[in-house]
Amino acid sequence: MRDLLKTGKDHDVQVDLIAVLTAVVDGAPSVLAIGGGEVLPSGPFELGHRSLQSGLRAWVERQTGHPLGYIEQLYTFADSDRIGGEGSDRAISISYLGLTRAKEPQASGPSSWTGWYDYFPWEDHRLGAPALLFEVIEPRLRKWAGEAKSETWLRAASVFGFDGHAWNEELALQRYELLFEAGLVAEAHRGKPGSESADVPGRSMFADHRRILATAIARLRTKIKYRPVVFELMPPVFTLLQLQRAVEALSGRPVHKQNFRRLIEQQELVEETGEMAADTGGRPAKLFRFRPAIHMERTVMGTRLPVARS
Amino acid sequence: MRDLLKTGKDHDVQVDLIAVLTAVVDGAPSVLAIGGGEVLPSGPFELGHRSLQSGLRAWVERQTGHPLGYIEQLYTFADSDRIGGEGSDRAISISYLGLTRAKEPQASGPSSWTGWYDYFPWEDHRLGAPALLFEVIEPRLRKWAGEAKSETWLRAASVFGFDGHAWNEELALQRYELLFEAGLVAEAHRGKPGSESADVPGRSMFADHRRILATAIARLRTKIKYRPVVFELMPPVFTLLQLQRAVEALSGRPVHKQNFRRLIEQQELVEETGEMAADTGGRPAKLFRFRPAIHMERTVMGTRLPVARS
DNA sequence: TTGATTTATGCTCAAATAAAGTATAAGCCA
DNA sequence: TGGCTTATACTTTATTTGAGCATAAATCAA
Repeated sequence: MRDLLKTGKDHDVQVDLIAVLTAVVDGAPSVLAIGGGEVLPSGPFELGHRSLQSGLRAWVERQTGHPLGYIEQLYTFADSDRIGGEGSDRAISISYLGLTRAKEPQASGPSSWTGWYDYFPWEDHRLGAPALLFEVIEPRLRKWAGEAKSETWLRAASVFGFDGHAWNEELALQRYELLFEAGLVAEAHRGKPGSESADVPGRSMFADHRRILATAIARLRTKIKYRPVVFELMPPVFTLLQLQRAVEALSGRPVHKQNFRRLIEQQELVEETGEMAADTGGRPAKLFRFRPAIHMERTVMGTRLPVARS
Repeated sequence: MRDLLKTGKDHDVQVDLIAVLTAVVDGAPSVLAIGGGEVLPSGPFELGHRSLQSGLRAWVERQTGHPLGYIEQLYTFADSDRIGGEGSDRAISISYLGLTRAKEPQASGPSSWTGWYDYFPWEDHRLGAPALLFEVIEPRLRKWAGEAKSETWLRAASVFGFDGHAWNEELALQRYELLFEAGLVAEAHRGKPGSESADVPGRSMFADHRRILATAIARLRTKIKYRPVVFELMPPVFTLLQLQRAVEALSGRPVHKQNFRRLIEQQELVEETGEMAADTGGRPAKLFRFRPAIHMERTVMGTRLPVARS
């Protein structure tokens, strides 16, 4: 039966594993990278690896010294799907999203935590829509898209929240891809001559790593609303405001404090430790911990967080 | 820079592509399979393939004669993650979910459409919870799980909706995996001697194909609620009841007719064609078509369908 | 010591959504 | 014609959101 499906072993390809490991460092959602913040940890899937996940763990720990906690698969690409070059050798990349608490302020060795919004400055709406969205991105996209009624511009407007459209933080990937299409990011004209001057602000990365990061951000922003994943990023005890700040960091938008607390408490996701946080700067806050019993159930059944839907 | 990431080409592995192609055939959500309904269409990713998706298209069309429409990636497994056998040769499977309108009543050749619920009879709650859930599955899981207060039983109860828990149609994968763990499906004791007699009703499939199908069902049931994917399964014009039946088929639960119509219409997903359907059996219904303009936007921005949340 | 400032927390209110049911219309068929 | 089926308009009620008011409890600077 198996033979019916496989015609031979002469088409084997190289398989790479890539990790987007995220933590919230001093209120900034950050990603662990090497090469000065340009390269995501990665390496080939090898014979010695017991599974994809254990292979990934081995590579990340070797390259960054950071242990991998919670991980989930993101997406699998074939190189020729993305690098563009037809004749590139056959390679496949399997990307993962990892969530952790940042160890050691800045890890030793060549790896470091870099804020998401260094790569995607237009994605941080915690203090309102960033100026560059309207001052830089909108005019350049408009110029690129042509007529104000064109399909292309309508897509850009709905994805970036122009022309009265609401901002939707989950569309991080579509926004990056649109900028790429428009030639407004460095990755779009690598090797080619051209007008880098038109690039929108934001650090670029090696190969398609910034795209993979955008995929991770979009996935996490979606997931945080219905699954209790934030807790993977939190210390064992925390105040509700700290929890709120983590949600805001990831979703990139502000949250109504009272409603946030109401939703969290009514779902019984957390319980009081009985201690108080002393250093909140104002009235001391109760400390909470995640309720492990609920954790199990909610991991399966879902949660709600008050991040606007449209 | 690339060298930093790759240590050599001596670890190449075989990559398989697997498709779960779904259509609604006479009201039954169905999957296209070969081998008499036991095997999902699949084949190795080859040098000649321009991309993963085009490779998949080639295999599915060769094996089934059916064209592939909308597809999205489901999950990537390494064989040793699943088949269990440690020493199995290195192979990776990339699975895809495809949605289409069924061509030709029963396609020629060795492929055929088989209803999802032949494989997962406990997943069809359109006419209420099936009897086998309480008469077969609950007692066997209870026996397997041990004490009524055990972690294991609590998990089973919450996933299957026992002990007053609500049924959640999105948990199709978790349910299958639990039955597998409990040894209640044929796949759990292949090659091993043992009590097949305890197996729960439902067709099994080759290798882990039934698990892949469960993954597809769960994904689709989640996605249908916030993205207009049902339309991929519909003919160009349809009545609202036909649309509702398709949603019910996929989600496996009944929908309140009036509320369904209200939600669909208020979102402007569809428009009247002006024609009426004559053969509805009762009062003739208006015919609708999907609004393509909205399609573009909704594909990005999302939709709502009235399938209960918990 | 006091008042400004900051954070925490309890509570209200109105708008928007969702869930369920009532009522009536318009075809078919025996 | 009456019974059955499906279509479609509307009402009712409960629940969930989004937003804001008010008060409490700390710090800090004058």
